[in-house]
Amino acid sequence: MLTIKQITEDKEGIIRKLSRKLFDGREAIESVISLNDKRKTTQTKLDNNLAELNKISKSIGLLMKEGKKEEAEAARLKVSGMKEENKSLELTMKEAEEQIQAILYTIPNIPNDDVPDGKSAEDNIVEKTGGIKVELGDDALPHWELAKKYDLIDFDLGVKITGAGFPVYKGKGARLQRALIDFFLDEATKAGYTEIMPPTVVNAASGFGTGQLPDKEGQMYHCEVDDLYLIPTAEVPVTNIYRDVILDKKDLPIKNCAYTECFRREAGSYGKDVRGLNRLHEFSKVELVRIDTPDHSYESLKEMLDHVEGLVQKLELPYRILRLCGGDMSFTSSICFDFEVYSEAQKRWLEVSSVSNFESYQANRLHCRFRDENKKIQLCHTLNGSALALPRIVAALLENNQTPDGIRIPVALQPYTRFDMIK
RNA sequence: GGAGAGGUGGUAGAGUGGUCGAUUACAGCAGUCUUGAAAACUGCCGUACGGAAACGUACCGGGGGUUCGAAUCCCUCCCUCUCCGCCA
Repeated sequence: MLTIKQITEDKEGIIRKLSRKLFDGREAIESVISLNDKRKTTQTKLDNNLAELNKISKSIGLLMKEGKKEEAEAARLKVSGMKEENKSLELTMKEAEEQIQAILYTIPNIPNDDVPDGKSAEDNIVEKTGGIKVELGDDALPHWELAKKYDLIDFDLGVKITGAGFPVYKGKGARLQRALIDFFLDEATKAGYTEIMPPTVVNAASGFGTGQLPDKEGQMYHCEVDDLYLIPTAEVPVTNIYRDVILDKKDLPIKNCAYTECFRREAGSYGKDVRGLNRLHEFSKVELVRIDTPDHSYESLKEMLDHVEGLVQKLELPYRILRLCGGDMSFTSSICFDFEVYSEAQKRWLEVSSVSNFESYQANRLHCRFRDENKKIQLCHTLNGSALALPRIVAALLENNQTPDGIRIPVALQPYTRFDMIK
């Protein structure tokens, strides 16, 4: 969330920037400022009262020690009236703080200046296009047909044992999954990321830390008996490693990567876009998470983008990079780039990665800070990006590489699959 | 699931009603000494909010209570550890 400092220091600027995210923040911002003023005056008053009270209490202690009982008794009486007032001041403080907090949760992150204006996905800017699209005949099959033909993925079996959106990978299909995970982790490790294997179930505090709660409660699977959540992305556990932590500047940037299963309820999204592997309730993903200083986080972002681009290139997939416009960006990101690969048989671009810089928005919620060279404590910047999400990569690989003789495996992946064709 | 122990500053570990925001040790930082390092010695060494600052206030797992005064007493919730049972 935004800090009160950010809001009070540049009220009009924040309101204007928020409007680029299609968020009318005037009312919220005004409320935060006035509630904060109220909080401050209340605190000053309360602090003074408490200081007075503490002083008297101390003097009572001393008087008792010296055996001056009557004087102590007199001081004691003096104090009783003040306590009522403090109670109500405390209540006012607490209410104001809670209200501020509640409002701050509803205000999205402000977009970076490099984010283009726009209302929806239509307005995203194609930053770059790469790779070579293949020409397939009219008889080209979509991946769900190919999966059946070569017995790679069984969607019906998934329905039987769990439900829709939980496919069962078999034989070379399963092997392909494992190969991709291994490939992505190896590439990340080579690029200097530390591999993490976190829990895939988290507590509510972690959900709040990265911002899934309270906004997107309905998107996560919730184990109510234990009040735990299945993670929608490794971002949640991996970023929460740094919750309530003060890092040292020399330890930054922190570069972590993690493979996990990801679980998403995807409530309310049904229809043609969800066919096959396009949208699942459980899928595999390798995620990059970075914690950095404000003055270096955009270099980190650039490195992450280059890394992800390298992956789709090695997989020989036609791709494009989108610079998301203000209206299409997520609640918490400051700037975001999507990677899409072209799925030849479906004639569609499929999103396979989303790389974002959250600047200090997430760090503020997480209380993730660092000590700079002057020993001053500042908020970190957090970044993350998929590298990569498997299902749509698999969809594109299967579709784009289909031949009359079977499905070709990209060279870079062959050491991992240990087969070069799916027949 | 049953029984017990415990949650204090980066770590270890004191502290059971009155200069305790907290003894001490270690780690860390700065300095003295040294050719340099180590050792030894000296000083510094939590966070948040308010304040221009001096300084004030809050925080000893969370919340509530008793009291003029709580890390210390009471209630409640949470968490961790150990043993037993069950189990990969």
